[in-house]
Amino acid sequence: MVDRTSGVPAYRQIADHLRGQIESGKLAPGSPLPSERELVDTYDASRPTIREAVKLLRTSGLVVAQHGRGVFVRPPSVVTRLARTRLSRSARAENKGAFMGDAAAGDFAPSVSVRVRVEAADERVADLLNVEPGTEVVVRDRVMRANNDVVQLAVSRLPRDLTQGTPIEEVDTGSGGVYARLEESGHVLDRFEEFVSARMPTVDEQSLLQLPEGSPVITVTRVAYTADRAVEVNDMVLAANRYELHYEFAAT
Amino acid sequence: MVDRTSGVPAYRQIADHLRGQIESGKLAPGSPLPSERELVDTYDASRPTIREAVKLLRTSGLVVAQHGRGVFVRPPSVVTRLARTRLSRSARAENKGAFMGDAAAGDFAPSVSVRVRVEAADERVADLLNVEPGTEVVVRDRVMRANNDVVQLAVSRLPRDLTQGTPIEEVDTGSGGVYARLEESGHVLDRFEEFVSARMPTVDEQSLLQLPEGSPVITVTRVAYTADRAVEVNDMVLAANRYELHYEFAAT
DNA sequence: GAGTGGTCTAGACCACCTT
DNA sequence: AGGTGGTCTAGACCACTCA
Repeated sequence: MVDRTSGVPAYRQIADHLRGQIESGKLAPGSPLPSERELVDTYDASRPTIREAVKLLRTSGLVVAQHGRGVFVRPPSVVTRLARTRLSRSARAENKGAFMGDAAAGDFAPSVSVRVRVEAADERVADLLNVEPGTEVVVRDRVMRANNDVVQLAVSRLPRDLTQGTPIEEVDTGSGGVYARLEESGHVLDRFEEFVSARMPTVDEQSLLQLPEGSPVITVTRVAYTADRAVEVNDMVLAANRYELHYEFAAT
Repeated sequence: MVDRTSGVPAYRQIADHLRGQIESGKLAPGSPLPSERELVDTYDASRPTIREAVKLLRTSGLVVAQHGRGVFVRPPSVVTRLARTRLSRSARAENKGAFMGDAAAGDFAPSVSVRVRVEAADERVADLLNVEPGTEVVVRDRVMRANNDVVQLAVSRLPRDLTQGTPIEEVDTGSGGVYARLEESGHVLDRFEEFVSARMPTVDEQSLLQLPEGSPVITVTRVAYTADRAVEVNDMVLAANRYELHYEFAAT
């Protein structure tokens, strides 16, 4: 089963063989791999070697281990597409926020946990909002869930002079979310900027988003502007295996 | 050094401790970690345990191992920002293509290798281009380098009826690149769509892009449209640690 | 209680890099 | 030659899950 003369490490050959079985469908999504002890027999390798092979499959996100139960072929993840139209006024009309609108478009049961606090703007936030460092900002720290799985983290920061006395400083901002409340108080949104990149998750993000080891996150920093000024910085972290962002723009 | 009664696995405690030293700057970027044998002594653990700790840091991208040399703290990377304005007609006027425009904006020495071939559209490409599967498409396979480092891979596909007899089927498309040639032959671009996600690189991508272990890539699929039809599908792969995408759009 | 994955040990040999 | 990381073995005990 394993060619010891090829120069390719045994754990790699075993991982490749298992990967082949998964990709060919011999091991169906959701089904368990043979137990590590069984694999020790079939490949005639030690258990650490088998574990290293399985670990490779785990870090590449192909399988998920469950302590005491087994190692299972990960079902392909559903990709949610985020289009910028989610930020349109019409989309706000019916929903509490952009995320709830996404949920209405897909078909998952959404829920959001929010914590609100006030802090001083650090250098980066101050720069993006074009205020002095140290200016008071309202921070809305959100955890978004779809069918009880955490799929998105978001931290919004708004200069406090815009939010004082509005529901933006409350946990529940009401229908249409933060953007609707801003526009009601006269701060009509003019445009958005988004900065998109990707990186490996922190340890906290990995456990919160239930990411397999070695699975990256997409980072989006959105800055909302009125005609006059920047009014919000929103730092979002998305599980890359579950999201695709969609942008559309005219050729000029 | 390691608390065996805390319930936290030793390899995790060791990894956390090393991570702390890196983040606090005690282990500077580019400097080597103590060798695995030294770590065995300092933490009083077996070598496999030490290796597991180091592996955790590697898969999270904090350090890079070099066989025979040591394990090194990964230096932070320089970020290039890609804005959609790079696709404007005015930006095309002076440059050979979008990538050369980016280079002019930053200050790196750019070079591009191109291979051109003709193939039949697969299902996905046919769907995006709104043609029948099997339709002949011109494929432009590009490797972009900045200061001799490969930083971006791109594969463009265009229906062949648009390109026959034009420099688009040549390696050198001339000033302004593919988009300029399309517009010259009457196919005036109307809008672009971009689909952005991220994933771990394939083995080939990892070696081509010289990615450290555990470093993700950003994927961008851009579809270019005239008023009538889709004219190009461009699949790009970018090193996530070197790129940030910038989008801007009006609130509506 | 039996089976599963999770952690850990104390070695061994190899391939690679530097001096 | 001597140090580095890469691979591998043959065990051991623990924590978790399920019948």
